[in-house]
Amino acid sequence: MEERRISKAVIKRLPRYYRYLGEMLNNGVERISSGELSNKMQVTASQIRQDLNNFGGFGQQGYGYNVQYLYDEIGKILGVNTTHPMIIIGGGNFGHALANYDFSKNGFITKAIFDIRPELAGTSIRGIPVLMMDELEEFVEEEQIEIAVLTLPKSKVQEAATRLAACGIKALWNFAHLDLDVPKDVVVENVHLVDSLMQLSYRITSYERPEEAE
Amino acid sequence: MEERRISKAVIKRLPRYYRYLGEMLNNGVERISSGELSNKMQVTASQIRQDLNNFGGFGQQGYGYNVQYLYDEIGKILGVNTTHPMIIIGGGNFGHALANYDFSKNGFITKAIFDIRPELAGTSIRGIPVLMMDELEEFVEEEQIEIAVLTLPKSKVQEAATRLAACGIKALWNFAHLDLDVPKDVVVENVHLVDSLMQLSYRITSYERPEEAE
DNA sequence: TAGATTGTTAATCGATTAACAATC
DNA sequence: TAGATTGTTAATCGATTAACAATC
Repeated sequence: MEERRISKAVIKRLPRYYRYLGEMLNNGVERISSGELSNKMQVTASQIRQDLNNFGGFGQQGYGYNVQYLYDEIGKILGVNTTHPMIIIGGGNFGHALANYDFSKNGFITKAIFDIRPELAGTSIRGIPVLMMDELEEFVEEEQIEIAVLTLPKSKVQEAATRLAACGIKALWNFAHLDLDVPKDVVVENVHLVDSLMQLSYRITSYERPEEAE
Repeated sequence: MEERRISKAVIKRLPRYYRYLGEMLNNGVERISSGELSNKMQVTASQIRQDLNNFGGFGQQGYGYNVQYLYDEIGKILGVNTTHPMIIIGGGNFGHALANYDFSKNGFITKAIFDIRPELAGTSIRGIPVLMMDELEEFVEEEQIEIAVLTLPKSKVQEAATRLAACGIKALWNFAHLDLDVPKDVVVENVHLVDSLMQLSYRITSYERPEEAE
């Protein structure tokens, strides 16, 4: 009940902490202070401590943080300590590439790929079956799918999102360049590649302001 | 010289404005007020006006904004009014998918895909030639490539980034799950898919804080 | 114990929102 | 002109950084 709302800025930094801690673990590092981590990651030690203390006191005065413990706790915060059944909607280039990428190390298990092209029925990618869209609702419910990855054409994605929301999906990972309209209990995380590329473009561009109208 | 530094938060919103304005143009909308745009986009009218006024006064009191003009100006700010020669480094699933995606509408022209697998030499994707990595430097310089898309394995991406920086690339669009170390005049825009998925995961997870040590 | 480093409060900085005079 | 809506200043809110007492 005393739960503060954690800001988006904090959440965005957690996966990066997690990655750095994972690398340290691999290198056999046992403890780390906020100061050392600060140097490695180019963020302030103060920010690291503030961020972590949103969730609990994971360190020890005079010692710092135990890498394994902190790694595990951040994993729990991010929910990557449990498995998340996932499906990919849209078996085009992007859906295909994502199906081939193995997210299972972090608990994301791709259970099926959905498409509308009949010629893909019965095929599979990396052992993941390609199913037809008319099997969607039944599959989501039976397999208790939590996450749907949306890699459909812009024109078809809203309909798919609505269907998924209706059969109880928890989250949509949306790769279509479009803002989805779904009930507010469905989480939407957007990957807008074009937006990302435009931000890059901005940074290599020098804009000349138009002449003032006199 | 009176140039203020524009914050990242503002830049991040520009592509979204651009997208909404583009849709309005397609729908034949000629003018829009910050208030109307605010409703459509779910941001405050005040924020829209502040954001735009970082770059100039694009509107007119009592009238609002001309959609075409504002669209064009934001396009210039983002640098999507000119062409940006681009290459993809790494012809795996992801590189392949990105090669098939057409970013040319916004000025990003994929000139080549680079790989190390000899069997891919001489092949092409959507008319884009696959070249070998030993041709990299010459190609970048001759074709005046501005942007390199990095879709290589984690273990190889830093070396490629260093080579690209050395031959004058302006920006790296990095899909590898790794922070790159490059000279500070080279722009790096990261697409960390795993981080994005973890942020999604966070939002469907409820973390239980560990028991306080007594 | 002395030294180190956290957890946490206070200070600062920056971004968002509100308000309104300027002006089309 | 009257009404609408911007551009911009001021107020608020939130996030980051600094400081330091608590404590291992």
